Amino acid sequence: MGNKPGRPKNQTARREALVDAAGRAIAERGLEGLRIKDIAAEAGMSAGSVLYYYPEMGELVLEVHRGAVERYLAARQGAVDGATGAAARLRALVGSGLPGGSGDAVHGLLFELHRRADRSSGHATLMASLFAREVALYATVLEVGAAVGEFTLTEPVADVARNLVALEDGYGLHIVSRNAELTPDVARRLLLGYARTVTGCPVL
Amino acid sequence: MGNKPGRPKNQTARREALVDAAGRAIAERGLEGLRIKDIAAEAGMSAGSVLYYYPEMGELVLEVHRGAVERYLAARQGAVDGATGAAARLRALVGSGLPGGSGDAVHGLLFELHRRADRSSGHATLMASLFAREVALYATVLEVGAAVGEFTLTEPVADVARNLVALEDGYGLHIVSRNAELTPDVARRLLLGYARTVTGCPVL
DNA sequence: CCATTGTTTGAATCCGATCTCAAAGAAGTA
DNA sequence: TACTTCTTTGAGATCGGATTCAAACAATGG
Repeated sequence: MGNKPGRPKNQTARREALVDAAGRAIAERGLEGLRIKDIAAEAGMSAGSVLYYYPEMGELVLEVHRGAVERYLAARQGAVDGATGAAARLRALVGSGLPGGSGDAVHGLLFELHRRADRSSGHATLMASLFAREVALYATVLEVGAAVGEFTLTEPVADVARNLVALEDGYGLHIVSRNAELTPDVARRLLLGYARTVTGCPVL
Repeated sequence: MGNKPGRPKNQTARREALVDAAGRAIAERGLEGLRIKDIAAEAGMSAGSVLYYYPEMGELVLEVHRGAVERYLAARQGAVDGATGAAARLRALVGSGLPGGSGDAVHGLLFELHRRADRSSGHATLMASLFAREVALYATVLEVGAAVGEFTLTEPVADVARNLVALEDGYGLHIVSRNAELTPDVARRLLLGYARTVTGCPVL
């Protein structure tokens, strides 16, 4: 009855290793250049093992996307939590939402994965949920700031929050794409400029 | 001396047909799914001919990108020219900068091609130049509007223009990626909302 | 009409990557 | 230890697409 089968299944650990390896492979060579052998090499196992755990490559990529989204959101949440005061929290949020440069691994990976959204509904859902949760992050900071009196909003919070995330995405895209005019610093300045006018908070 | 060689070279026409066909193929199946045979079929010729004119596939794709950027900018310029009054021109510009839906062919193609920017400097240059020219378009409209007195800008024109383009890109990305919350209408409303606050022009 | 050069094609070939599978290995149980 | 089940591997088989190429074809100059 309570019989345990032969070998223990530590599939979860193995899968995690593969997702991790695939993430690195994608970041390096891009989705287009993703090869099973590369993932295997990156994970230190054979190509056959990759197929054993993920017969469908799309499933693995989707898992990578899920993980990247969660980690990214956690990092941003952490950035907010680490700051004190509405203005500082907003600055932290902006700072955590822009790529650090064209080589930024996290943003690069996310944009790469977002590419799948127009053809795979799984990726589309992830991308939409990421957007919604980022908006929620901004909305909270803005609302608290308004409640405390640090911010004076003239536009609906929901609108401002969405614009901030859209600005991040727009500028982020160009930064990752190596637009020389749009350095992270310039983008941050522009984003904070918008935040300033719309919150009426001069110290931003 | 002045001898003309045998057959006339109407390579240009042939190349244009191929660029056109490749554009359609990319729009349909995406860059990742781009196959020589598809381009050939789309252009009504054989696979060999494609190689004859474009031994290097990247060259063809770059040509597609060039064409798409030019046509897109021309269309936007046309949209501006077709409107009278600063506010109307700005609205026209915004309208021409957002995808009409997740199936928008032009924006879909452009975003698809922009993906190459992080690995191909040719595409990166094109993307950067597109951004700069879109900014210039907005800047002109804004400056004229300010000169005429329709707009009252509190921020530098260059900043506002860049933010508008970044918003377009950010929202455009999500629209093409089938984010259900971000319909073209919502995005336009948000963009115009920003334009209104920053120009002080209530009729936007 | 002949010669010359440009163009097109499709069949043969090559190439790289995925997929299949049988056999070996490892970890637990009885 | 014997047995069972899970896991891993690597060597082909297989697949799809790119590339080569020789031969056919077209247009023009002489």
